[in-house]
Amino acid sequence: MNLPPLTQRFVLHFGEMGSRWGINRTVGQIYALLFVSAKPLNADDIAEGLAFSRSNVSMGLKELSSWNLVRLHHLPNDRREYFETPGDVWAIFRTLAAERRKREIDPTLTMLRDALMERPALAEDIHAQSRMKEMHDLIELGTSWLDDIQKMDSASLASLLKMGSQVKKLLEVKERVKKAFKTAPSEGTA
Amino acid sequence: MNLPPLTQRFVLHFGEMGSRWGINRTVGQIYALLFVSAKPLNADDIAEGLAFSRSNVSMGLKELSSWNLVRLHHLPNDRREYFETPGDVWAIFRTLAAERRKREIDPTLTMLRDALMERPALAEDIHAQSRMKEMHDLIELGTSWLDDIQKMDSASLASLLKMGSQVKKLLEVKERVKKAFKTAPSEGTA
DNA sequence: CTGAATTTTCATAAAATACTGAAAATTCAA
DNA sequence: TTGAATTTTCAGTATTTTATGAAAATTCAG
Repeated sequence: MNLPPLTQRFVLHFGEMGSRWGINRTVGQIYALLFVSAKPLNADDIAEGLAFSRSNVSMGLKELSSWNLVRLHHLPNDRREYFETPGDVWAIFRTLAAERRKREIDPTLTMLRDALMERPALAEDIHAQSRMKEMHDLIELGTSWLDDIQKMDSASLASLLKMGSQVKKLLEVKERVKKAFKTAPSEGTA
Repeated sequence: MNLPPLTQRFVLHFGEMGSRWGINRTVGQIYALLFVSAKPLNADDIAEGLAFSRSNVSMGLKELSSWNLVRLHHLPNDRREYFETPGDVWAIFRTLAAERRKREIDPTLTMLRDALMERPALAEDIHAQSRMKEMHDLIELGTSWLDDIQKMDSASLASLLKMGSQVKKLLEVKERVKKAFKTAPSEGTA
């Protein structure tokens, strides 16, 4: 591996974190390299930069494509394929959230929904089902929130996150105002 | 494995999803079994219910403990340890978020902060560093939001999620009101 | 204390996953 | 078409992870 020092650190870190993120070292490093690269890279660039076999890079890129995390480019008078990661980190975040949801949440939601349609016979299963309902409702709420979030542009998302729990107060104010208007327009200060 | 049908489906699903969640089958199944169980279970109950070796269960419980996902109980006149998962699914969610953050995000944040302190020599690293800055800021925003969220009680969290992107509108209204008051109290309707 | 009950550790076997080089497939300029 | 350039696949090997039984350690009633 022969990369500029900072780039190398970043790449190695992503490789090591890979296992915690549920991706393998190769894929993590390829992604990291593409992420910090100023220009798109072809598979040979990557194989050389990371000292991986060409076939390993091919597999890694395939994996990243399946996650929609890389984009394909063609340069004039060059048959090779060049890869890059989208520039907008918010877009990347959204993609990641959507893909993880598809793979890691939706199957569970489906399983839970199926399980909730049953009429359990045993007492144990009756309790189990009520627990599944709790989990189902929580996940459903979380995913519908994610759906909402997905539609927002980056700037709005940023301000939403910046607000954090202050939203709660805002919400309370809104409720109070609404109530005040409904009952008696002049009593909104109680 | 000899479990009631619904429970079994749930347990098997969690085992299979395990690999996608970054935990192994054993751990996933143990957690699932504890989650739907009406009462705390001891290690032998679990080993029998899931047909795992006793030592495997021990390892799995240790792993779950390190994630703060199980609680320990003692029954009168019984030396064995009984395990259960907290009942409040929101609390579970918070625990999970906190732990994942600690293991999967914080190390990256640290690495990025370190990298941002450097003064890169090469042009490539200068660009790389600016990309790292973008990633850093995004992650920082996300984690500070999570911090905020962690402090909220379940009911508030639920209403926050239910609002979803509506918050955006609320935010706009607030901005408009604020502006109106600052400049000219009578011109708030422009 | 003693020793039976219980839990944990650990070396190793088994299984799953990752990586490679070689070969096959694809693409496209000429 | 042909064939050189490029990408993909795949069988086999290497590595990592998971699961087990046996043994060690811990706990506590008597």
